[in-house]
Amino acid sequence: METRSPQKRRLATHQRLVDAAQDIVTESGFAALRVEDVVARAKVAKGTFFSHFEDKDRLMALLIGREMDQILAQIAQAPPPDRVDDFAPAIAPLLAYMGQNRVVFDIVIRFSGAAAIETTELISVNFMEQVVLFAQWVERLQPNTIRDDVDTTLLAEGIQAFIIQAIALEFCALHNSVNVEDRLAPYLRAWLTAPRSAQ
Amino acid sequence: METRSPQKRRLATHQRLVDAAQDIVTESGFAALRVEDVVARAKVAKGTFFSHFEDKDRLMALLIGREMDQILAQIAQAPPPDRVDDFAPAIAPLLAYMGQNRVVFDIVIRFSGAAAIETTELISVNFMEQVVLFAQWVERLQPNTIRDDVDTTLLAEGIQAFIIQAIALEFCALHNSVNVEDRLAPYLRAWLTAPRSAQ
DNA sequence: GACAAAAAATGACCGTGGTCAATTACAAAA
DNA sequence: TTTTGTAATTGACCACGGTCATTTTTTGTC
Repeated sequence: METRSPQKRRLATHQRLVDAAQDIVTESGFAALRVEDVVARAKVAKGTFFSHFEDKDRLMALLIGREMDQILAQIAQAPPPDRVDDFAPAIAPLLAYMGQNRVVFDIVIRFSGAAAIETTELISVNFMEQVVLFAQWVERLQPNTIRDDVDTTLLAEGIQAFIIQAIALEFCALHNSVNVEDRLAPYLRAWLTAPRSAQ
Repeated sequence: METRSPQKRRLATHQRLVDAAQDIVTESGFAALRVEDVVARAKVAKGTFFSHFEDKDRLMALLIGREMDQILAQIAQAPPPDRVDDFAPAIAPLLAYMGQNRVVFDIVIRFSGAAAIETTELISVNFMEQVVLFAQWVERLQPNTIRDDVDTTLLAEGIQAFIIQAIALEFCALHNSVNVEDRLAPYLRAWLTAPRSAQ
């Protein structure tokens, strides 16, 4: 399998496309992102766009993934939560970003586990990094504050499941009075502490 | 607000559109569903389609919702699970249907909580019925087999969160060797039993 | 039955994502 | 420098979802 490294010109074009797209999103939001506008701003033909990105969604996934990486990095370098009830606030910036917009949320869902093998999918990688971080948080508080009867990775993935759940409900007409963070909190409390045995 | 009941003709047209769509889906799957084909088969103009359905997604949501209703009804009339480990198998048919296809899953996600107020959205209603059913299952096994320290509705909604999680991972290249049911099981075990206290 | 008003249906038209055969720019070999 | 194979780009074109002014059908009233 022979793979040549791309020419400088190609890299420059790629950068121009990404920059143009980012500008449009910053100015008018994801919903207003049009391929034709992107190529016009980047001064390239439409076909060029699709030689750089499989489809429009991949470009959006790239922009969203970059942003999520930054947000996650900031979360990771902040002090870790000391109690279960501090988890939701700690995650809040990520929640806010992913739930800002239907379009963004859909892309996140679509690419979150999409192709965990491809390291080119930033969102997918980001989700795996989230799991690692959450698992660290969990281990740090085990076994006193957090249950230790379940694999930490499973606990971390469960947190992700509840994050998605909480954001999805955000778009539900019935629940939009409560904010995402508060909606997430009860799930995490139940999931992570598991106070009393049933049996 | 004056709302006239529709003419017979309109109802007939609606039915023809739905039937045509269902036929196409049955023959070629959701991914192959094209509005132009639907209207051709139903012998109506394109504009008529959009006077009956806000967009193509609503039609798909209708078809999917109908099917999910049938599946859920069958699940509901089967004997309820007696142990936590029987939950995933009991839910399996629903898992299989929602995870059959990317297109289906995306529609389900999009409309699951979409507008819980509108009773016209079958999927949304179906999800609420799922919660009711799961809550019944949970209550039946409390407090011996299932934890009773958490609101049953929250437990039921949590099950939904894990269902989504398990199906989403189904589309992930890394995990597609394990089947959905087996992927769901460990989450449910941890979520519902919560065997030992940490504190 | 003739007429008016409302409901239903029509199809030409548009916007936008995506394709691909043809063209141009580049880099290494001669 | 010229040649030549390949990478990169181009833009006319297509597919398909969705719109809306216009036309046809139905219904209620006299």
